[in-house]
Amino acid sequence: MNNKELADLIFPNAKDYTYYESKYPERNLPEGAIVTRFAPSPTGFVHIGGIYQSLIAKLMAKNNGVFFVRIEDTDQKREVEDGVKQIMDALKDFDLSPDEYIDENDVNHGNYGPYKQSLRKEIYQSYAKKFLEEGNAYPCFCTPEELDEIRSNQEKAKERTGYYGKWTRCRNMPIDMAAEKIKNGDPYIIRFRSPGNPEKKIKHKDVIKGNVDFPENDQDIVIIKSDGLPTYHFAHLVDDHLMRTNMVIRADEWLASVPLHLQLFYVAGFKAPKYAHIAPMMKTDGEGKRKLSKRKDPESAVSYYKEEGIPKQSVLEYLMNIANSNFEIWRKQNPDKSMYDFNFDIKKMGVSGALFDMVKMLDVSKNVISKFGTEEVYNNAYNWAKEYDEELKEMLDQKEYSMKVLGIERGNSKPRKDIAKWSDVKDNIYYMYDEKFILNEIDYQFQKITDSEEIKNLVKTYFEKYYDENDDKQVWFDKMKDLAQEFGYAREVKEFKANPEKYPGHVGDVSTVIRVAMTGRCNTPDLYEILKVLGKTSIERRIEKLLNN
RNA sequence: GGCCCCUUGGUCAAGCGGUUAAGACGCCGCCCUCUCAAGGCGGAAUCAUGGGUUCGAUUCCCGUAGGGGUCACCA
Repeated sequence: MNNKELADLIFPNAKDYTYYESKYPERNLPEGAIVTRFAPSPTGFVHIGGIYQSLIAKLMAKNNGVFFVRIEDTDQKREVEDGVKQIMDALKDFDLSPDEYIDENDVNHGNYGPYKQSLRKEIYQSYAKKFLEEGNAYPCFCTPEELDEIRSNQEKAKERTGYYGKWTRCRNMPIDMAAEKIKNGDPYIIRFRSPGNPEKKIKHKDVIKGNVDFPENDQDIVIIKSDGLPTYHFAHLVDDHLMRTNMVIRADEWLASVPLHLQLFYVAGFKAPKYAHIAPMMKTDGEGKRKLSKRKDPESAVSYYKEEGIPKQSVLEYLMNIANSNFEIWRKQNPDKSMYDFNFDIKKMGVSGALFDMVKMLDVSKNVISKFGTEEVYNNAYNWAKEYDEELKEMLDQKEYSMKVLGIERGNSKPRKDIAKWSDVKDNIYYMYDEKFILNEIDYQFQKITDSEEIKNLVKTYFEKYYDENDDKQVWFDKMKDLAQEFGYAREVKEFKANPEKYPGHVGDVSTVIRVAMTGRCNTPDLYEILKVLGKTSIERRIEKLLNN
């Protein structure tokens, strides 16, 4: 018996691989166009790193290229019910929808599918058959116990672990014996017959990491598992060849498999793609650091951002900062351009993992939100509240009033930057709502002037004698000074600072009394605007509440 | 442990043999007709370590230390 006959025995019905070669021809794209992909497993958890990778992929494919998603579900044990939907929804949420993909109903969009590995079983078998025929693969009958035994022998002998060279048991099994076992029904898997010699080095130039040299691979890795599905390595070879990927962008935990992958492409006679290995996002852990972890770090899940109400633009912009640190400078110069106009350079990506900095992200987010118009802020906050905060939703249901509240100091050249996430909104504005302010206990946070008679007199005098909602800002402020003067406080802060012994305080201290009386807190946006928005009725109710306190 | 990669302020980082070693976040101070958020100005704070090479090393080479990745019928 020869290799061809053995291949026929193992895969009697597999089509010749040339069928697929012509079915999925080279893509007809302009020179230099990048075909790349995001290849997640549907495990039910979408990691922020996946969004990061997809963003990079989308950026790379933006000039006539293709960005597709391929679902890697060859590990059926880890698969989750609506895993595919979760992935596609997350990409959509971040405006990273791929050009080609498979939807949750297994409908393929694109000519190079199926874009889901469990649907490609026959394709893998055709290529495994090719490997078998050419003597580049062989059936292996070793049991898990035998494999364990090999490993422990290797450990005892202090040699590299794995299935390679002299440690293999089935690599050199006579074909007839293998055929006999198969006919007997003995369980087996298919292994790659590696031609590598680890004494020799291979040179690899990674798009991100630069020159990395490795010893040649000599591991006879499994290519088809006992369930008939391929391992990652073999699926990568077949899929990325057939889908005509020319740049593989993936997490750098794969870097160590490059020698294997290059060897697989070489043995198959296919052109290998370029590889770009992205450093993971890290998190400090005690003394050291580690990758952002699904289990320990809530911010590793894309759902976290939605729940916290951090806008997608903020997340994306922050990720851009990590990817190319000069993005920040560009953004400052081009505040209104799309981030896809930025001249992204994948070669400038960091080679080692950056610590994920939530403080910085929130700062980015404040800037992003400060560019939103009032309506946009309102809509976003409202949509978030509908899902996550009933109380805020009730407040925002008063749309006309809420728009006024959210519009305070917004839409001008120096907009407020006090919202980093929609979950900040409630705390920022709740005191503007009578039903929150009047009906609840208030902890008036008076500062310098604390005598309650003085406070009541100031408030009464101010609203009876000075305040007029029709005043413009300058008049309003002059009146505040008049009030200060009437009560013996300095009209100007500077004046007070020059002669602190002459006055009990200054205008600022007086306006603080009014501010606290009206809002319960000592820090708020512009008091003038707040009083306008509050309106006469509301002000009166608040005065009453204070006087009776 | 083997193999591979990395090491500039608290963090993200420019830099690519000669620089007062950018910038951003954070922190501190001052300024801005009232308090904040901002904004403006200023400040503290960095080249892991030991050897080379060189007229000169943050930059090039070697060692050391520290960190990370990887060694499955998981991806």
